[in-house]
Amino acid sequence: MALTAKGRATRQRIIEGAAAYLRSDEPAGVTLDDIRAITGTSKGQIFHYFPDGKEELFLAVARHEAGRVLDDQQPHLGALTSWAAWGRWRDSVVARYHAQGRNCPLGALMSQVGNTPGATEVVSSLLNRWQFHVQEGIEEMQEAGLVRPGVDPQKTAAAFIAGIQGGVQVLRTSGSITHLEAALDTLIDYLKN
Amino acid sequence: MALTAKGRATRQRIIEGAAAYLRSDEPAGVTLDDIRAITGTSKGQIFHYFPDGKEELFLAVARHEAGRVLDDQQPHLGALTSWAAWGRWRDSVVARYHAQGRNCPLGALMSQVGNTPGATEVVSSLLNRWQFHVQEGIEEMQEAGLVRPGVDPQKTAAAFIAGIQGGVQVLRTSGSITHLEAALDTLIDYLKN
DNA sequence: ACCACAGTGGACCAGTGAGTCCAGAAAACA
DNA sequence: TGTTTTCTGGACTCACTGGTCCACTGTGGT
Repeated sequence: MALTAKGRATRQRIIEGAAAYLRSDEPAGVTLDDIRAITGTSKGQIFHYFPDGKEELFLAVARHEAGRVLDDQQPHLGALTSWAAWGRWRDSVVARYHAQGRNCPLGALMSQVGNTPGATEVVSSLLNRWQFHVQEGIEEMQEAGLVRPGVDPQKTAAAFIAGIQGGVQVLRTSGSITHLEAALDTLIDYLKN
Repeated sequence: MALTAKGRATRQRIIEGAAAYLRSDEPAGVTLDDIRAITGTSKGQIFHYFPDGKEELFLAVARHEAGRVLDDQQPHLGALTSWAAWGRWRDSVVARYHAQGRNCPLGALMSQVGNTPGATEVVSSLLNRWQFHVQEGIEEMQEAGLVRPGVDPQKTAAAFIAGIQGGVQVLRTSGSITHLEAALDTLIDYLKN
């Protein structure tokens, strides 16, 4: 499929329009027709740019959103080299999900597209990169003598990822952000002790 | 709606059949017709026992499954009064979800029924009870002098819930149970330190 | 025995949503 | 300018699914 400049623009418009839609208001089911209406496109265009239909489109949107997740945590996530930096990172995560509220674009995508290999790959890749940043942060803190050597960086980073994911999930279902805060605060406290 | 013994049995058969179906194999979308076929019932019966249709039925199944979640952790969850008890509880949680694998009946239900008030109520109620048991365990350990007084029982219990939820979610998408283990181990370690 | 009501089966309906198809407009390119 | 390819619009098909309806059967009470 050779794309001209116009074609690329349209394709991008579809992805970003769909992403914005998911971010603003997460209906139970997102249909191709919703996306078509919102992005001002036609059925023909959607299937022209995403020949495999819904799954391919949703996966593209998911990749787009996955990129944002880590970007929104920068530059803090990439430089967890002091307790102050950890605090700023913690705040940025809380702020991000507080702003997002109950609408979780990635979550919505996942529940639509199901457990296809492509979908799990997108999420796994995101979680891996995320965890790796945290792990690096812990290791740097250890090297600086700010975290005791007994802490297992990889395992603790995994606990962070789990805590954040669970906190976000509780936020999605109950609307309360306290669990996310509790998870982050408790684990940072664990590092400090 | 007055139910005879036969009626009650049929209703229960529908709920348990649906629950078993979700537990054994979690398809992307569960239809009423699937449930009808599996439970050997007819459309008429389903709407006779669940006049509000799909949502009412799924909510009933969700409540049924939510009950199992805590039951499966007993008696450990109810008596977190020693480090050995905490270890047994940790193992029972890991074993339960390891056995369940990627199929999360409650998760499947939630992604189908969406964010209706009834659905959030079922999950919130489950999470609250769960968290309360953990909080009680922490408080008892503090009273026994086994956990330092500086630990905030409520907040730490919330972190446990978040960590478990996130660990299960990672298990669902990636198939790996390490995050769940990491979350539990790290938080228990936090209590011990 | 009778009757009222619960239980059961399944045909049927209507809305919906993914995906197809093709005709025509707009670019790219020679 | 002509032609080939990409882009766009929208009508249409087709399958599926939740839900309705109603006739028929079983059962418990009097």
